[in-house]
Amino acid sequence: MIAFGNNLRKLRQAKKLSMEALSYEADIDLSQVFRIEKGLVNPTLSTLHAIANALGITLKDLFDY
Amino acid sequence: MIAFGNNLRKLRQAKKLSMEALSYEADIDLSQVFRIEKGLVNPTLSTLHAIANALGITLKDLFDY
DNA sequence: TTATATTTAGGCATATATCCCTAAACTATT
DNA sequence: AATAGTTTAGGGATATATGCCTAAATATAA
Repeated sequence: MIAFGNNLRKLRQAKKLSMEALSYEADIDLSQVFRIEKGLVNPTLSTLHAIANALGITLKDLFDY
Repeated sequence: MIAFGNNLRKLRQAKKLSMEALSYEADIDLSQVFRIEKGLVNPTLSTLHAIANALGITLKDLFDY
């Protein structure tokens, strides 16, 4: 989970998005984006899907790390 | 979620595994495997990870559909 | 420094993922 | 047909993901 969070942060920053911008695009709460990147929670598939969409990538690429 | 479930079923059957065998290998309850394949639930990352491991594939490949 | 933006943190409430159980329905196999 | 294996179904209990909130800490900009 922490590995995924680290990768997500990298992807997000590569797109020059703030957590808030990502949370808005993905329609996910900012606090949740933070928790996911920190590996504090165990996100659900729907959340992962929303994040991938917001980043403009596929779920497959979200896990390409 | 239903698309993922359909893909999972395909992958599981390709490995000649019963739901019970997969549930045992992944240490996930059989009822949960059923629900995931049917798209009745929104699985968590840890569950997805366990399933991928049990199938002998990466998370990335679990979403290659 | 001062102000602005971003990240980090945590509490509370609600929804639901997961486990554990039983049992029925369906599908081979003999 | 009868037996065994597999899938489908649902109920109850528990843990936790998520949303919403406030606020502090850190980073960036002016």
